[in-house]
Amino acid sequence: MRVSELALKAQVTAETVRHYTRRGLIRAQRDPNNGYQLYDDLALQRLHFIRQAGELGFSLNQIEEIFEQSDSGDSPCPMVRDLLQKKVPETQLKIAQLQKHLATMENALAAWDDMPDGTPNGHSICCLIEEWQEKNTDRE
Amino acid sequence: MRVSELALKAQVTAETVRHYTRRGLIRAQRDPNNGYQLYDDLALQRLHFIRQAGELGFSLNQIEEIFEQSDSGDSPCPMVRDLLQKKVPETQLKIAQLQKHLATMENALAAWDDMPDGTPNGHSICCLIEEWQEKNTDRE
DNA sequence: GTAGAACCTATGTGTAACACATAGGTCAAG
DNA sequence: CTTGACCTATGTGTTACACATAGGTTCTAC
Repeated sequence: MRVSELALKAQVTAETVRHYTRRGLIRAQRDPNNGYQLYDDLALQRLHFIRQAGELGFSLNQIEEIFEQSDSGDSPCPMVRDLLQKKVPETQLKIAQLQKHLATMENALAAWDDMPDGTPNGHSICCLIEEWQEKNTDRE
Repeated sequence: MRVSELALKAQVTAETVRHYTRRGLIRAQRDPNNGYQLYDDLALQRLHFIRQAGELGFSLNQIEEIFEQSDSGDSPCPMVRDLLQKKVPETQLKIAQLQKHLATMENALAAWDDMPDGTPNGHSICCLIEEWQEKNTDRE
């Protein structure tokens, strides 16, 4: 199949397919008549894998490494496990930070209902964010 | 104060200070003798604000808009409120996604303990991620 | 049979928020 | 007067694509 067909099957853009092809993450044959890229089902499998891994937070570089391991006959599993083990605490940290920011934003919005809708007073850029600053001067 | 001093006070790199200066987010005077950038306390305040807003998920472009509002004498508060109101659901979505991925990763790692450490079998790129694919073929 | 639509190619540029490298000017201390 | 620490401007690299350009190909309709 050609670029667009593969892209459609994998629910990505044709650009993305070309991008992965250029990076060597998926392989294509050339149609000798017109130079078009031709893909097979393996390419589709790989494309799916790339997307899945990407959703898990792996970079294309890491995915490339996984493929290299796999293509050279070694099991990429131990490597993936290591990567996952590093990624778990990172993800937990991100979640915690986002939750903190979410709480801050919700508090700010709630507090706002009690405030006059900020005519500028000259020494404040934005009451909301600076309010937040005052409450958070002692952390990290 | 000069670049490094400001950077130190704000706990960022000198590059970051220069970057913000180039983008026009903070302002500096030129030392007429040597062309060095000289900053005052307002710059420090702004730098703090930028960092705080950035942590809340605002882009530099948005921060720029906030400053423009503020500098032109209008209160940026209503705008910030609008931005926050849009950002709250986005953040909630991000958190939910991260939690899903986290669960996936933890499940995968747990499941792994029961698996033989993946000698490659030729038709599997990585047992872990593909295992996950099978379980998730029906969503989004 | 040919015009146009829809497809393909390669290359280059833009995005966000800096980090880093280069080449060179400035300044205080020894 | 040299060394080292600071400063300058400019350009490049990062990530994962999206988009634009210029041009070749294939399909379809008239």
